[in-house]
Amino acid sequence: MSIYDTLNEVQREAVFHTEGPLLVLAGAGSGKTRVLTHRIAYLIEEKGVNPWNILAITFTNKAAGEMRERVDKIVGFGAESIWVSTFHSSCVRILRRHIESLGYTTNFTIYDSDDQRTLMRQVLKTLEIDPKLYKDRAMLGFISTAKNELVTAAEFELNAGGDFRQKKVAQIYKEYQSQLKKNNALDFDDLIMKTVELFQNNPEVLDYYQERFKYIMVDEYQDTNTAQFKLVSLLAGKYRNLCVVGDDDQSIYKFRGANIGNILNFEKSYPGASVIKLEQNYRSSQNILNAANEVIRHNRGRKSKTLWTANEEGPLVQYKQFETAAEEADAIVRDIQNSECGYQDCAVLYRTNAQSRLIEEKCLQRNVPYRMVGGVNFYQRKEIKDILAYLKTIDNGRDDLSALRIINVPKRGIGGTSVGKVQAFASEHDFSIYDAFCRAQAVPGLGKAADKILKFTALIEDFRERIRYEDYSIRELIEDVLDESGYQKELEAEGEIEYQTRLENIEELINKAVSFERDHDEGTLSEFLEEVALVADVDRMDDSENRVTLMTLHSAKGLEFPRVYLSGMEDGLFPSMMSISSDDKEEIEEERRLCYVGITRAQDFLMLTGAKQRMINGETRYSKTSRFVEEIPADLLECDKLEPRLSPFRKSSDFDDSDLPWGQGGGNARGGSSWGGSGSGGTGNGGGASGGQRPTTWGNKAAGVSSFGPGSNAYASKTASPVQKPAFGKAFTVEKSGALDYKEGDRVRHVKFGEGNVVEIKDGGKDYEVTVCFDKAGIKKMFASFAKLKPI
DNA sequence: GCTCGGTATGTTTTT
DNA sequence: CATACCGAGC
Repeated sequence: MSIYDTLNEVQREAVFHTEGPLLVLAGAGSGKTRVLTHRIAYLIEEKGVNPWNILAITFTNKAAGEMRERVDKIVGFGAESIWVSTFHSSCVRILRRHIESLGYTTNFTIYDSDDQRTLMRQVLKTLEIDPKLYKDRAMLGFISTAKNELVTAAEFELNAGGDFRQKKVAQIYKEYQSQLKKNNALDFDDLIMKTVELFQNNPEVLDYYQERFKYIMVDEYQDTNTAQFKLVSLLAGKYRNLCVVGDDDQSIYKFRGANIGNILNFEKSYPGASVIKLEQNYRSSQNILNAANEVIRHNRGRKSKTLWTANEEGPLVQYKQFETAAEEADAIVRDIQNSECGYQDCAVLYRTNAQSRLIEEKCLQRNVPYRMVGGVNFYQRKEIKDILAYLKTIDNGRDDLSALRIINVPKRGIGGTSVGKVQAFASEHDFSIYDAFCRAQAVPGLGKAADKILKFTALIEDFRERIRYEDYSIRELIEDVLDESGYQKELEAEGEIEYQTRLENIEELINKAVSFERDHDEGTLSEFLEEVALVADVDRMDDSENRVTLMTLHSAKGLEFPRVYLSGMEDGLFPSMMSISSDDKEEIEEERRLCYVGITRAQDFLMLTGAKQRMINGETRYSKTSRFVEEIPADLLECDKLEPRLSPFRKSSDFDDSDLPWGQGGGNARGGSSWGGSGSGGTGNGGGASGGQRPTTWGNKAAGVSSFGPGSNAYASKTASPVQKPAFGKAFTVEKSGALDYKEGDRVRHVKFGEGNVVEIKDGGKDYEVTVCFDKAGIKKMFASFAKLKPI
């Protein structure tokens, strides 16, 4: 019996087809990752292909990591020399070796969207263009689209013809590009485009990689854009052993330049290509899959295929409409609490990030631990960006943006006027900003500021000196930067709670650095920064902890959950207003595919929800049920309007409804303690908790993968509730700390609530129950193992 | 040079 | 609703 016997017939066919171009149309949940990994194993073990000659490309680092892991398991020998990575990191890897031929140096910086905006504003300023007429984001949009289509600034200008505005945009593109180059920086789109450029200008480099990657596999092929298509074509141009896997029905990144034609026309681009369809779904119940098929059936222009499953029928898909979005959110959270599933088995999906706020709020109110993917990226938080700007400046003296960001952070008394003078000086002499800082003495009219600036550059130079020593770790560097720059001091002055949160975030960055250095023996600072620049939110999602997952439909692609809630099923929201009013009907089809992706994330249970009214942009919007819901035939849907009072979900344990419009208090099954999770006014009185305090109080708003749980007392409910059900053997266990290092009457510090006095400690069997009176946050009860209280 | 408060402004989705 | 930018006052 070989490993290939576990595959179905079609999957096996795809695995055994190793030579020449191959398109695998893999429906949702049809085991495409299995096919890819087994195919790699087959190439190596049965076909004698050198692992070194294999390249597998995915879209997210998480997907790459998963694939790597699975490949390592089934490939006995040489798995580590297979390239398994994303488009972006593959390109970075190649560019780090060869970019000098394009006029950059190998320690180039990667700009994220924030950096891009900052740079764009600067571009508009230098060109003296009115930013009201030419919006930075719109301009970046044009440029991104152009780069995805491999259109250079010069070509853009040619295409503009006599169009005044287009000519202006071309000018902006050109200037933007030259400033990037001056900063030795690339934006995301450049990574792909420059690699293509590199290959086109240097046949010998291309030849090297063609020889190297004799076998190429691309996952999620439906989401490739023109630049990525070109890149793959170039690499596969010599041996044509290209296997692409994708599902045209799951193409949801058109707005990012994805060209669905890449997959639809694969056979045209690669004459003689074989096509294999994977149509058996192993993931979802029949009812869920049927609903998905019905929805997607309404799209035209797709490759015909019908997904089927041998799984059991399962419960009907549910649809519930609520009066308000708040009721919707509340019902979802309550339903999760009352389900048989562990929290980690549940996901709440939504169209826009803004919708997460209400769900978050309800989770906090009801003590349901969650993890939010998306929103504001971890690496976009102020303190993280500040530290990274230090690291970037130390690493790459040409990155003006970073230097400008930190020149006066923490405050050094170097204001805009002085910086302006330096900038003028720099551009006049063609220095980088940092180099100009170093020559502050020569800058006219600086006065006392010059000394302050030189102090700053001395600090940076000192760090540059230090990183030359081998045993000086990035961790030490970050800690020293924090300390010696005075950054930490300034944070401390910001106030207790703010300080704690920010410091925690920085600590997370340090952890990241530590694990980076553990994994990479010779890891350089540049490599660390690049890894950091390329991680997306989904990449950071670890599923180890028992939390509900909150994320956008886009981030959910590629994932699966036993229990899925698709919220905000309203016309105007999903499908979005933009797509409805657009005369391009492709747009609504893309939304429909997104809906299809959402439905097919669910394994056993799926609930669609919507609200009649919802606050959007400060004003209440009324909408009717999403057309996508209407597209599901009635016999597949258990459809009802939920009347809150009669909710079948409701259980006595959940009566804590003082915050709801129809609130009626009711028995509190938790024995009269509020468990403080929500509201500043938590005074340990049963129904009275929930001051409606906003989640932002916990500093989670700006979180990339934000979550709460250990470290905040809100984790408790499921374990504490007397009506707790066994959660599928995955019950969340609490570890009782052996002994506490504080006692009643002691003063302690909590990461979020600040300082306070311990009022009471009770041994609750599994864990200690600690009551603390915080100076600012009031009285809170919490489990010792989660609260992480520190004596002071 | 810095901080605060006012007003104007804008919205999918993300590697 | 929430951020971003600008000008007044310290």
